[in-house]
Amino acid sequence: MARGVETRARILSVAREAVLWKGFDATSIDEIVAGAELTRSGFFYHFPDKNALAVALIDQHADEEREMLDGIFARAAELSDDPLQRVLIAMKLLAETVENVERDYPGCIVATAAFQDRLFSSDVREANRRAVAAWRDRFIAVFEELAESYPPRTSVEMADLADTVNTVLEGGIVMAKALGERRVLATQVLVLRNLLRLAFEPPRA
Amino acid sequence: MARGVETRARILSVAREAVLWKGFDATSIDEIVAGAELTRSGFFYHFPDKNALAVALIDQHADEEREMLDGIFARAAELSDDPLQRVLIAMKLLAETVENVERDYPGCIVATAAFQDRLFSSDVREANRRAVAAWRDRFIAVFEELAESYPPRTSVEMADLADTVNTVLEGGIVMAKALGERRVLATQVLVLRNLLRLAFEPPRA
DNA sequence: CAGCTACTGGACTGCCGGTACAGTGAAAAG
DNA sequence: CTTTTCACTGTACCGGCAGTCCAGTAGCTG
Repeated sequence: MARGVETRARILSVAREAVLWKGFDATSIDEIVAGAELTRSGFFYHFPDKNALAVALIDQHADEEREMLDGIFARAAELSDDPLQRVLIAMKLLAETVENVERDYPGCIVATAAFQDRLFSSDVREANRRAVAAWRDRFIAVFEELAESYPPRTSVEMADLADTVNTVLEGGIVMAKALGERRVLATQVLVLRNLLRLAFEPPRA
Repeated sequence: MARGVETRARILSVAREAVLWKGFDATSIDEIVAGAELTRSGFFYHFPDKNALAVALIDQHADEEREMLDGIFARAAELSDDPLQRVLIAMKLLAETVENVERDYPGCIVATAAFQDRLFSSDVREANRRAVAAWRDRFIAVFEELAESYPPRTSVEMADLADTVNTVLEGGIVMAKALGERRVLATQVLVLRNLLRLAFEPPRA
């Protein structure tokens, strides 16, 4: 890795850790540069300001989440050919994943940014919007495919249902943080899984 | 109203407005005292520090939400005697309420506090926990009563389902903020309403 | 050897939360 | 009618923070 690229990655890694634990504005640049072993000037060489750091963190986070979802859906496809079973398996895997991930990282970059957004430039808000919209599109495709074989038993737009997945994840993180009960997040994903089953599973003949 | 009480209320009112729009730490004390027409010293006479302001805001917010829920459930009880219909009416009223409230206030004090909690003292976290727990208890009672007449069609704890209501509200706010689409919140409440109907409505004979 | 990249180091500005403390007008208590 | 208390004002100060400016420099590259 080239000299500059490696330093930039080190900054992002240290910043990511701190931001997920403490929130964005509780993380000072001084603290980041201490962890990444460089100077304040060095930081501002790589990022014009803290907004640029936020955008880089959001983009990186979105990439990692996309890969995580790729993995989950690939595994679900291996385990079943049935569209409904695939979704239910994917939701179970998602619950397990957040259970493990959130043990280490109690925060979520997207929500953190959303609740401090007046602090941020429009670049940051736009990066955040893109990250959420990517999840929405992903789940729209999944639910529309599902609805072809399993017509939903209630009148609901697949786009809104796609948003529900994201809503439960973000809301679950808020709840877990507010209550100080980490498992709330995984539990809520499983509740959603049960409700989705009811929404698509045909009545027993 | 006594002199001091009126000033304190004015501070809370100005602070509330600013915090809901911009987040807690983007709201400076200078700005609050300017809006409330007093001095910095006057502010610190009423609140020892910003944490105390946060606690007061959370408590006030929790009271208002409790009254809102009282109103919704009272109205639902007027409109139907059937437990399931009451819940469905209440969810509809809730969706309408958030639609209107969130037109003016894009934020939620609870979530705002949850995402900046490393900045706050344990007092603030505790106030936040109490506020969320109050909602949970409220909806546990509602769903347990409902389950007596309408046994749920899926295995789910009423406590977890109670949390789901809160989860969808908090998550909906995050989504609405992140996407810049206000109506997402009300839409998600209505999606949850549909899913709850499926979870409790008996199959047509 | 020249020039570019990737920094270091230090001085500086302005905003913010918070502290300290002396003074003061109005109202309630004696 | 005086004294005390409440509810502040005004001013000065501190340390931490983001961000700016700029001069210097080590190392790699053509």
